[in-house]
Amino acid sequence: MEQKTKLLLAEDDENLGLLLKEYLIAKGYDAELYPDGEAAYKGFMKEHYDICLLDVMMPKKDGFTLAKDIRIVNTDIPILFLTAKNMKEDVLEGFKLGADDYITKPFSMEELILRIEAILRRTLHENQDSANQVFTLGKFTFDTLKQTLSEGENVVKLTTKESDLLKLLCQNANKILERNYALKSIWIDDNYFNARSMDVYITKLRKHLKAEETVEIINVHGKGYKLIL
Amino acid sequence: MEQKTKLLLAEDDENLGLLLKEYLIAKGYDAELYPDGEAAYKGFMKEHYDICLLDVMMPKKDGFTLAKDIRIVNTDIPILFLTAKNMKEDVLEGFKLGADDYITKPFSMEELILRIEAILRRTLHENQDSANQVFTLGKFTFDTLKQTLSEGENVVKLTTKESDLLKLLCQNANKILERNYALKSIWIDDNYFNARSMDVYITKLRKHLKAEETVEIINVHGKGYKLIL
DNA sequence: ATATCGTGTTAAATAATGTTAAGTCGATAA
DNA sequence: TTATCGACTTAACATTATTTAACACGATAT
Repeated sequence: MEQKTKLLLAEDDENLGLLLKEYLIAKGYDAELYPDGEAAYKGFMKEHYDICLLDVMMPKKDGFTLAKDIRIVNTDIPILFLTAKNMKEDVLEGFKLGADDYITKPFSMEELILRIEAILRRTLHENQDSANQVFTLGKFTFDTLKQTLSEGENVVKLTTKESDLLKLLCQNANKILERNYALKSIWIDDNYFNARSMDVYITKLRKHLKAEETVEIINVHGKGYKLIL
Repeated sequence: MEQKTKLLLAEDDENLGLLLKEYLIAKGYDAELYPDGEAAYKGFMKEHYDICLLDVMMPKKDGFTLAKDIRIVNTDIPILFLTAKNMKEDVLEGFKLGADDYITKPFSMEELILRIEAILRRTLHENQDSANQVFTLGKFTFDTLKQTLSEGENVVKLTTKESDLLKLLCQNANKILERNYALKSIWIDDNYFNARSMDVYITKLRKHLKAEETVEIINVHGKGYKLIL
């Protein structure tokens, strides 16, 4: 079950604001609209948000000032500015404040969605990379750092190759992990013998995981493998 | 060996419609023009399309109603509205129906192309990420991710090609799945031998599904196959 | 009607993958 | 040093997926 992305929208033009809000909600975001910078700041301080869309020109508190205030309490949250014109200086100013992107009006809804998703992908990626990766595979827990597969008290130590391969599978869970990609990243060279070696490791991993029926490594003929969760 | 994007265009203004159609074809799309909402609906039900461009004001069936009807049978296909004026309320209404974008007349051809490509880029991404589709075929349940066809307790594993082909058939249920389209998307190349291979797989799928009489794969001579539900 | 083409079906051939065990190699401990 | 161990690779054989071939049948056009 996915958690909806919470989106703070600060826009004083009521028409545009409502339009954007409805569109973003229709697209599956949990969007909230604030009509000026101050209201937006209060809203930000009261609730958790995943990303901010700030109009630059707003009454009471402009977008840049708002961004500055937000950055004081949160250095990580992605900020995207909506600039009225193609004001290059303003854009530069925005980036200095730690903006992740900007979009100039008028823009298409599609373009906005694309940028939001691009930002989220980037930032989610960053968070995932630095975190010590632990995956949950049914009743098993797979720790990529310790190279262990545990089921409650029962801890099995995996070899380096087993762990590397399982990690790739986990990172591509429910998608195809292509043979060539896996071979190049783990075995460097994707020749026949390495491919056979990889097959042997698939067998080993299947044995390790066979106690959990909901988890399965299935072969996609001619393409690679899919880890089903 | 690119697969052309199939584009449904519903526009009652014949001048504009033909102009758009010709332009889109020149740009490499496989565009088909329908002069009113009813004709467009019939066209949609008969063939596979990748994206819909719907004029809002049309005789017989307006764009919103058409979108609503299309959404009943297909929740995923991208829809882009062509609105006559900047009617904010209409646009909002459109988004609630699951529109992906809108464009107000008059618009430039370049802008239209840009929006179409933006939508396709995003939706293609989504589809590849979580293509966890489950279809109900009479008493059978077909899981495209696990590649299984189950009837209660009884679970049959499908091979990759069986699953890929059945998935395409399901996505085009009750309409024609064109041979060339299927061949290009599964076998990449649509030569004679691959076509015969596909025939073999149609036979296999029919055997798998023969326990359910309400489900049937019928041949459309010279065109392709139709999965009847 | 009949020649031709597209399709249905089965079986054989080929290619990819599954599995087990033996072989290689380097690290480590006696 | 040499014996042993563990991780990985290579080999051998088993099984399965996919393609190709062969022949039967039905649709379409002349």
